Amino acid sequence: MTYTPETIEPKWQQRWAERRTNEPDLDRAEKPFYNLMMFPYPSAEGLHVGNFYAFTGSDVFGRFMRMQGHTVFEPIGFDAFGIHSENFALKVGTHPNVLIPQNIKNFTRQLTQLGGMFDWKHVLSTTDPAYYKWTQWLFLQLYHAGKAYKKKAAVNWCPSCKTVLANEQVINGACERCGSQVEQRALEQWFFKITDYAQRLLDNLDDKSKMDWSATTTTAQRNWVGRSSGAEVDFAAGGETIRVYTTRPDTIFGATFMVLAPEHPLVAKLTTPAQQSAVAAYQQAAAAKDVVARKVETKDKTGVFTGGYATNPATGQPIPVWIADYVLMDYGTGAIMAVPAHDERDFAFATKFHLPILRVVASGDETASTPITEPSAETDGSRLVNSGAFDGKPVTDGAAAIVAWLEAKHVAKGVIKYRLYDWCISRQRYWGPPIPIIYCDACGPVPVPEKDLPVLLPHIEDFRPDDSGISPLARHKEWYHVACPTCGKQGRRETDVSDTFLDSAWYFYRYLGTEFADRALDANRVKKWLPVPMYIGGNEHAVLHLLYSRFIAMVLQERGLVHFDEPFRKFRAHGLIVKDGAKMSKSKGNVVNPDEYVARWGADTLRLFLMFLGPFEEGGDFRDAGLTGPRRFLERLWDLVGQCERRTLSGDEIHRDVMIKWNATKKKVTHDLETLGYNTAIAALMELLNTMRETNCSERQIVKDMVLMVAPFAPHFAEECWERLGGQTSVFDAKWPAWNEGLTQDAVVEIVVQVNGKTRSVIKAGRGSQESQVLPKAQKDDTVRRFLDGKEIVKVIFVKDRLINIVVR
RNA sequence: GCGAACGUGGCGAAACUGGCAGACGCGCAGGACUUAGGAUCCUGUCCCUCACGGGGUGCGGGUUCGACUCCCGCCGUUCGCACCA
Repeated sequence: MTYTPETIEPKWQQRWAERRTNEPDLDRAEKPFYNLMMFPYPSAEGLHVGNFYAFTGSDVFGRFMRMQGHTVFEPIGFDAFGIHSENFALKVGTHPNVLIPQNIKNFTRQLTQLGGMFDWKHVLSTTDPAYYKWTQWLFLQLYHAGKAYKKKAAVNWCPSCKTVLANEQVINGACERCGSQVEQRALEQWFFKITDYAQRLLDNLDDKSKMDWSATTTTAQRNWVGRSSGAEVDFAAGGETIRVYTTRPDTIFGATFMVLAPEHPLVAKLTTPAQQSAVAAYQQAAAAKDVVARKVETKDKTGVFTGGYATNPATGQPIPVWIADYVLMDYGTGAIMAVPAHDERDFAFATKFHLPILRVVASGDETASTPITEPSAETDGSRLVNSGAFDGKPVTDGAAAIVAWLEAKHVAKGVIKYRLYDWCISRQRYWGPPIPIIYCDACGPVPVPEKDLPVLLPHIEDFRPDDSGISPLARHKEWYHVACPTCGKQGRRETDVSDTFLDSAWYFYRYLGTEFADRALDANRVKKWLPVPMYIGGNEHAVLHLLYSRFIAMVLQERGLVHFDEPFRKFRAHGLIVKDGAKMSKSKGNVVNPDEYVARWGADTLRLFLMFLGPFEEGGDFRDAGLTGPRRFLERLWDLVGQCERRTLSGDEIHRDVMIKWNATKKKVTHDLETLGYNTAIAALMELLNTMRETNCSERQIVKDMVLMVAPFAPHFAEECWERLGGQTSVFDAKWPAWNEGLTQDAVVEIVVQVNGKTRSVIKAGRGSQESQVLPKAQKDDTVRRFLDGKEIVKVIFVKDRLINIVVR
């Protein structure tokens, strides 16, 4: 009988569905384990091999946990709203209402073929009114918590996608989706106050009891929140006060000029008549440049003198006030004190415009008068100079002393700042959940009552956005005209929809209660299953999605809806699958579609191959040639199952080497699966198979264990083998093999014998032998003797069960 | 520019807290079985050397009886962030 995945795989997929193998009882599970993977965006191209890789890696873990005796809930769904889908719909000229169901159907087919342990009973799509009803409800939760507000804001506008982008969606000044240069526009937008949680979002990252995340991810989050501590200092300028933020208050004596952002409100007041036209021209030029150009275009400094002066509160000296676009209005206070001696940008500016540069920090043999040739921001081991009473103080102490001194004079206070911005969730687009707000001339903005949810997204044909900057929904009076829920007068619906990231910030709650039409999340199930013990997904979401989900959990906790503030106890990012060293992308035409590989090799072989490619958290290069190895392995194991002994041999009948290998493999595979070391787990299974073949062993118990251990990787294959071996239930309801610790190592070990650190021989000795037993044996070894001959033994290093190193002279 | 990760055969990669470098797999070479082989099985496969032996984990140094592993300095690749005061 030969191995035929093309018949075996559909057979088991059908059985799993019929027998509801993968649909745990969410209310009665005793050892619940929520195995979460990031749900896909159902693109028209279908699942690519990178998705396949990610889902397989997560599925292997889920299946392993199940065999360990947990009741595993492994849901899947579709993140189907958003610009991505909408843009594709626009491109092909088909309505997303038509397109998305087709894509979901295709994805469902592919996900089924992959053999994932998905609970299809709880599948969801964010575009389903039964889902987004609760996304709207979530918006209202934030609204009632005072965490949602509206403001007119300069926003990133993508002229090609015709929508507002979050700062996070602007990459180097370009739209992350289409690559167009982003412009600045002022629009009324809904924001979530994520900044209220900045410190908590940081603190929890260090709380091991709440979060076990890989360091790269936590670092990315930490950088994103961007905490800095410094001081706000007031500089008097005429009758006005210019407030600056600085992280280096210790250098204030070196502040020889000030720079304001061109948009700074005080610019007009400070500008002297003589400078007016120059300043106005500069402001205009800066406004014309979009946010991005200012940030990216060039690091060459430009600027204009306002003609005004401010007083340095430390020195009492007047210093000129300039404007320049390297100072950004939206960070700090939009104004800086410039310390050219110790800041690279200020130095460049001062050099270009011939402004004074005064050293206030010296290190090593530098003195107060050592000229500055390049700016230095060194603090360690440096001391203050040219700083009045603070001269000679180490910089670190000096900072605190200077802040205290300025605070006493009421011109400064220590502050903590974060780079994190509030989350703009408004989108002037069609393909998203309408934001559930009604504007009433009499009552102002009124939240849609919960009983009126969902606010259905109407089917409109003209969903194309235009340059007006308003949502396509704003062209449909029949939809947005609605009675005010409070006073009954004619009101107007909010015509913006919400950001896709809001859909995905809470989907893992909804999985647990898709069958409930009357509540977003079910309290008992939330209590039982959450927080998520293992979340696996892509690093591209290391910042945004994960940060937003964390924020939402914090708000839900405060609302008393959940019992935790960190939704993902453990997060692991899988690596990236590349093709010929390059990232797969449509434009490069190197996207690998898994379908043809499933058809040719079977899903199990593809799964095994992908997991064997390299460390799961590092990804790898997809090469067709590699599939033969895993396929051969399955075929050989298949044959072994066929040749398997009828009876179970007693321990004594099994070859000692096989016995050891068998137990050692069980231990290693178990450990490797726990730590996502899939590639080495597979290698260990291959080794065991090789040992079996070399020793002509087909012992039933061992073969059974091999089938069990390969099951997470090759589920259909394992089910079929298990059935051939007489298994009555699903192999995934069988118990994960246990091992005998005493038999994982041989009683006789090989000990390396070195002379002066070079390996000369290997001798056998009983496990646990002492140096006194091993040394004489080593000295008797022929080869070793040659190297010891006529030499004096200076020292012997003995590492138990491993090595003996004889140092001679 | 800043931050992080990484650098091991022809290729993907192993190597637990410093202890036989190259497990496992691909590929390649030779052989067996075959009308045939792009199927299967067996053997070999880091480099130099007939051998004894020597060299070898990006490059240069250091610590150590012993370094892929730790430390210092370069070079290179990848990924984040990027005028954040």
